[in-house]
Amino acid sequence: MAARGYAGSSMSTLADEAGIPKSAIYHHFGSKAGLLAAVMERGAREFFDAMTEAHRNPPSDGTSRERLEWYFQRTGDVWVHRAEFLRLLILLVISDEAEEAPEAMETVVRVRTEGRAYLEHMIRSSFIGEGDDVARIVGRELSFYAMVGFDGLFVSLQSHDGKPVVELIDQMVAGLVAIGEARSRELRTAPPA
Amino acid sequence: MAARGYAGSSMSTLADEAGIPKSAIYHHFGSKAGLLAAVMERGAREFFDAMTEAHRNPPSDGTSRERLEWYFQRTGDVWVHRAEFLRLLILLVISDEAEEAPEAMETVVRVRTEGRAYLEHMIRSSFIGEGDDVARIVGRELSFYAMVGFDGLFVSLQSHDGKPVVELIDQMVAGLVAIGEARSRELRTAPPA
Amino acid sequence: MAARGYAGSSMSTLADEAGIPKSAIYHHFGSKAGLLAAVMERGAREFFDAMTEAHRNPPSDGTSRERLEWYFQRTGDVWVHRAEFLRLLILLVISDEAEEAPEAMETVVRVRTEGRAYLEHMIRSSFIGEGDDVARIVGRELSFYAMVGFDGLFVSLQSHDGKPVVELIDQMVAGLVAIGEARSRELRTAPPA
Amino acid sequence: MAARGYAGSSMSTLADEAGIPKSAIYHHFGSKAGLLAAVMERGAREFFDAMTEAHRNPPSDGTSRERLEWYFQRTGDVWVHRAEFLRLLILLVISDEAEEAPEAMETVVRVRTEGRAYLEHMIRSSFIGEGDDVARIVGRELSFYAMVGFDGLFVSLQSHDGKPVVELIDQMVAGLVAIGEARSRELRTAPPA
DNA sequence: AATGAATGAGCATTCATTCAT
DNA sequence: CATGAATGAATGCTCATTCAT
Repeated sequence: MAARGYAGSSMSTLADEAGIPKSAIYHHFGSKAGLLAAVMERGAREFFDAMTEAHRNPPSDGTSRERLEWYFQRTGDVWVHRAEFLRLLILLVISDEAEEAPEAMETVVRVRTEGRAYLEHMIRSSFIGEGDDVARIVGRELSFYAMVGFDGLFVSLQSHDGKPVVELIDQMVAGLVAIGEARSRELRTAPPA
Repeated sequence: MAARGYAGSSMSTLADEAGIPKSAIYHHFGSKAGLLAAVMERGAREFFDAMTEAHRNPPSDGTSRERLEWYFQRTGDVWVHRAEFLRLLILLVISDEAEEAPEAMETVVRVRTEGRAYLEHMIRSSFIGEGDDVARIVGRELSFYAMVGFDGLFVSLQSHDGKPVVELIDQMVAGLVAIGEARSRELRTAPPA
Repeated sequence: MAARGYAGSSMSTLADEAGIPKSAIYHHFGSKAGLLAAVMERGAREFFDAMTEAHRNPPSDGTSRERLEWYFQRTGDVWVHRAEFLRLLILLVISDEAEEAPEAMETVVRVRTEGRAYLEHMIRSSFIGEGDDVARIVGRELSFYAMVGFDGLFVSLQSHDGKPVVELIDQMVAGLVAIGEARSRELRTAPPA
Repeated sequence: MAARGYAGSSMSTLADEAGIPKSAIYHHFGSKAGLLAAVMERGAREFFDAMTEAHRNPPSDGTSRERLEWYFQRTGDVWVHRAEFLRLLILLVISDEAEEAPEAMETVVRVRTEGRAYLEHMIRSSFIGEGDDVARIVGRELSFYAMVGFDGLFVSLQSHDGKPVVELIDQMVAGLVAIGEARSRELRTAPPA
C-alpha cells in the first residue's frame, strides 16, 4: 500500500504477495479499510517505539545546537528506516484516497499530533540552557516549523534527488538554532505577559 | 486525480464529472496514462507561468532577508493557489501509483528540477549583496534545503494543522538567511579552491 | 430468476445462459435489481397483453356461469402459458428476497392491483344480467376471492399435484356463481343504502 | 429462511441472528440443506400439532355449512399463526431454490399430501349428513379445490391486500358448500358405478 | 461436544479499453 | 471528429464448508 497507494493496491495482489488467501485477510481485518487501519496502527506503534529507542540517553550537556543535532540526526535515522510507513502516512495526508478508511485517518492525525509533541520536546530539551520558560516557548513556537522540515525531508528522500539526509538535517538544525536563539534573546529582554 | 490519486480515479468518474463521454477522453488523450501526462504538463506550464507572474519586478534593494521574504511569500501564494497540481505532484513523487504513466513521471522530475533552479535563482538574487560568487555558491548549496521547506510547507498545508502559511514562510526565510549569512562569512574568509 | 429465485440466480449464470458477457447485462440494466425490474416490467406488459388478447370478443349472451366460465378458462390458459412470470411474481409476493429491488416490487403491486381490477371486470360482465348495479357490487365483493382462487390455482399448478387446471377452474366458477347469485338475490330484495 | 429464501439466507447471517457460532450449526445439522430439512421437519410437526389442537372437539351437529365454517375458520387461525412455516413451504413449492435439499422437498410433498388428506377429512366430516358414501366422494373431489383456496388465501395474506381472512374463508366455505350440495344431489339421484 | 480460524470458489460490480457507426 | 455500446479482466467481498483444537 505504501508503494502503490491504497486504491492502487488490490486485495488479490496483497494476498498473493503475502502468500495467503484473500479470505484470510478478510478473516483477520474485515475489509480493505480495516487492513489499512491495522497497518497504520502497527506502523505508528513501531514508529514511536523506534523513536523512543533512538532517543534513549540524550546528552545532558553541550550547546543547543549539539543537542538538537543529536536528536535530529537520530530522528533522521528513524525516518530513513521507517520510510514505508511514512510514505503511506504522507500519502494519506495529501490525498483522499482512503476516505473509506476513517479509522486509518484518525491514526494519521494522531501520529502527526504526537509527532509534533515529540519534536516540541526535542527542541525544548535542547534549549533548556536558556531557562525552562524560554525553552518551553521556543519549543512550542518552532514545533510546526520542525515538522515542516521533516515532512519536506521525507519528500526529498522519496524524490531521489541525491542530496544526503545528513546534510539536510544539519541545515535544518542550523536554521532552527538560529531562529531559536534569536527568539530566546528576545524573550529574555522582554518576557511575555 | 489530485484528490483521489491516479489509481483511485476511474475514467468513468472523471468523464461523468467532466460531463463528457468516456470515449471523448480516449479520443483526445489516448489512455488514462496519457490523460495524466497531459494534466501534469498543463499543470506544470500554468505553475511556472504563475511563478513568473508572481515574481515580476523583484525588489532591487533591501536586506537579503527582505528580498528573500518577498520572493518566498509570493511563492507561498502560488503554492496555495496551485494546491491541486502540487497535490498530484507530491503524490507521484512519493508513490509508484502511476508507474504506467512514465511521461507524467518525466514531467514530475522536470518540474522539480526546474523548481529547484528557480529557488536557487531566488536565493542567489537575494544574496547578491554578498558578491556574485558568494551568492552563486550560497544559492546552489541552499536550494535543496529551500525545496525541503516548500515540500514540507505543502504537506503542512494539506494536513490542515492550522498553522498559518505566512508564519511558516517567515521562519523558513529566517532560517535560510541565518545559514546563508554564516556561509557567506565563511566564504569571504576562506574562499573555496 | 423465476426458477431459482432472485438470490439464487447469479449474474454469471444468467449471463452464461443468455450467451452474453456479464458486463453487457450491466451495460443495459445497471444492476441485478435493475435486471429484475426490467424482467418484471416486460413480463407484466406481456401478461396483460396476453390477457387482453385472450378476452377479445367475449360472449354477449348465455348464463352468468357460462360467461364466467368463458372468461376464467381463458384466463387459466394465460396462467399456464405465463407460468414463469407468475412464478417470479408470487415469489416476490411471499418473500423479501428482492428487498433491494424496490422498483420490481412496485411492479408486483401494480400487477396485482390491475389484475384484481381485471377480475372484477370479468365478474361484473358475467353478472350483467342481474342488473348493472348488482353486477358492479358483486364484482367488487368477489374480486378478492377470485384472486385467491387464481393465486391458489398457480400454487397448485407448481406443486404438480396432477389435478387438471380445467377442473379446478370449473369448481372456482361454480363456487363464484353460487356466491354471486345468492348475493344478487339478497341485493334485489334489500338494496344497500 | 422464510423471509429471505433459502439462497438468500447465508449461514453467517443465520448464525449471527441466532447468536451462535456458524460451526455450531454445522455441528448439529451437517449442512445448509440439513438445516433446511430440520427446519421444515420441525415446522411440519408443529403445524400438524397446531391443526390437531385447533380441531379438537368438532361440532357433532349443525348444517354442513356451519360445520365446515367451524373447521375452516380454525384452520385459517393456524394459517395466520404459522405464516413463517407456510411462507417457506410455498416458496419451496414454487421455486427450485432448494434443489440441493431433497430431504426438505420430501417434507414439502408430505405436508401437502397430508394437508390435503386433512382437508378431505374436514369436508367429509362436514357433509356426513348427506350419508357416508356421498360425504366420502364429495370430500375426495373437493379436497384439491379446498387446498387451492388455502394456498391462495396464504398468498393473499402475504400480499397485504387488506382483505380480512375471515371474509375470504367465509366465501370459500360458501363456495365449497354450494358445490358440495349440488354434487350430493347429483350423487343421490344417480349414484356412481 | 463445541468452536475460532481458515479457505477456495463464487458473488455483484467496476475497470480501462475498443470499436462500429 | 465524436460517441454509445460493448467487453474481458479485475475489483472488493461473501459464500458454504472444513478442521485443528
